Amino acid sequence: MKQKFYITTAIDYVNAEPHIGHAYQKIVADVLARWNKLKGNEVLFVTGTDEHGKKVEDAAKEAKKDPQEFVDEVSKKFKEAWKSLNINYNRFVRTTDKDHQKVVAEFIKKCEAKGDIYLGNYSGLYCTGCEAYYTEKDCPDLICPHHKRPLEKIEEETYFFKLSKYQKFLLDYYKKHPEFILPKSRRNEIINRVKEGLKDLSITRTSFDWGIPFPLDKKHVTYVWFDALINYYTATRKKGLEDFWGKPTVHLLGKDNAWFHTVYWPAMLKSAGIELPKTIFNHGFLSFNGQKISKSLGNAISPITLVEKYGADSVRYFCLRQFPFATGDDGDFSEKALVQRHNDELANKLGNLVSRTSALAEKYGIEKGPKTLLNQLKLKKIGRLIDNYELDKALNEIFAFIDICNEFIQSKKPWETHDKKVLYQLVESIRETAKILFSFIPETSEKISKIFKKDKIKKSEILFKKIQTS
RNA sequence: GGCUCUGUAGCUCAGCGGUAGAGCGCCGCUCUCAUGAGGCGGAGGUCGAGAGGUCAGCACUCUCCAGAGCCA
Repeated sequence: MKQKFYITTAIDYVNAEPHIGHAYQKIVADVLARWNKLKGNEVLFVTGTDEHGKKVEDAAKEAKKDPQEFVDEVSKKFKEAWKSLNINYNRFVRTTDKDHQKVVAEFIKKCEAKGDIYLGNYSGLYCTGCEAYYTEKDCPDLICPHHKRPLEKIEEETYFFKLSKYQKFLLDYYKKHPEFILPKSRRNEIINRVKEGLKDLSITRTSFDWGIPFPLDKKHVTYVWFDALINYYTATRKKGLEDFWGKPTVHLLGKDNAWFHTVYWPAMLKSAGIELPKTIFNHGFLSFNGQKISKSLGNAISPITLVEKYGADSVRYFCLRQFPFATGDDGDFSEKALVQRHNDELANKLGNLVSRTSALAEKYGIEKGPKTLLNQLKLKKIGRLIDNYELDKALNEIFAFIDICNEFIQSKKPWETHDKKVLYQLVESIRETAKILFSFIPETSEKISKIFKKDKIKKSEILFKKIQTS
């Protein structure tokens, strides 16, 4: 039966340029989107950029640019990076998009109608880096614990969202829907924190202009997080896409976004009378060659550079195979480890299998017969693993089958026997493997499918060139 | 300070009540269709430390040590 499947990534904040950490998440989302399409589901895959807030306004100022001009440039870089990695999204939401601004305004009005928005006063210590307030109790030294810079004392009139009202609702919801917060370790953390109590959320600012005008009061702009979260809903407010919302909707996010997406967002949706998504998945972070990725270390290498160096499929394969996404643990993107997997697994095992099989099939031809070899490709298990976000294990299973194919060819010696049925078994097995690999390494999968498309086969070009290690 | 997670072969990790596993690396043998690729075999671990319950623990309980995450 055809189902609808809606998947989103975080929308990236445009104060910095895309790096491999951003890319990792988009790659996983792309795999899940492609996989669901392969299963016959109707898929909506949305990514984008988060473009409002003081931090962006400041970054634009520093670059001596108009904010709009600045965000246009940076969001373009994200789009280019995703293109280089064959991230096949349906919509790229920018929070400066007209339709988003409209949806945000409507959303806020719904919350107001529910009686969840009120005007109050906020005085506190503000960190522009976090776009968040701290209390003196949290930071006795008046320094932001994340950005290590002085907090600004701010007192302003602000509108509040009655988050505190939703504590019980949230706790009940988490209990009833264990798949709402994944992985499980995050779920426990969030539950414990919500149990400690929730404060109402300040959702407007008056100290700067770069944001969506607050629909209830022109003097205020909407707090960037309140605006950004709504993007997921915005993307489904188009003709023909409405039904995607609330169906198996999955938000993929870094673990730093867990609180916003598992507490603010469901409370906001409940307030506005909108169905909640199925799963908020919070994955771990990547470091790069053993170092934390950061601007100041200058190691935030563009995904495009990595693709130019290693190829889109090798970067994708490495990210998917190396890190246990499902556990939410951190991982290290090491170029050395990437090269090793590229050489050993993609070139020597997969590439070489395609090469030797196509060469033999060209020489001796193939003839239809039983497909006993193919039975050893555990498609059901692989499907279950992907649905469970265990992409590393799924790839492991697929490559175990590639090993089986290499053992098969070795024991059957078709170069001696010229057995066309043996070659048929191999060709069929590779055809199926290519299909299942399409979600992971689409470029290569398409190349392989093309080589073995017809029964008249020609020796293939080299799929993965070896990378020399020094 | 509170809550959670992790600690298994040189490296990355799987196993989670019944005589220690995989991949990579290393060593040896071997085929020749293929990208000097492939295949076969081998060395290598008192499963962080200690205690407890069990006929039986790497797996369960407790304490400790080390590392990580979330919160205060």
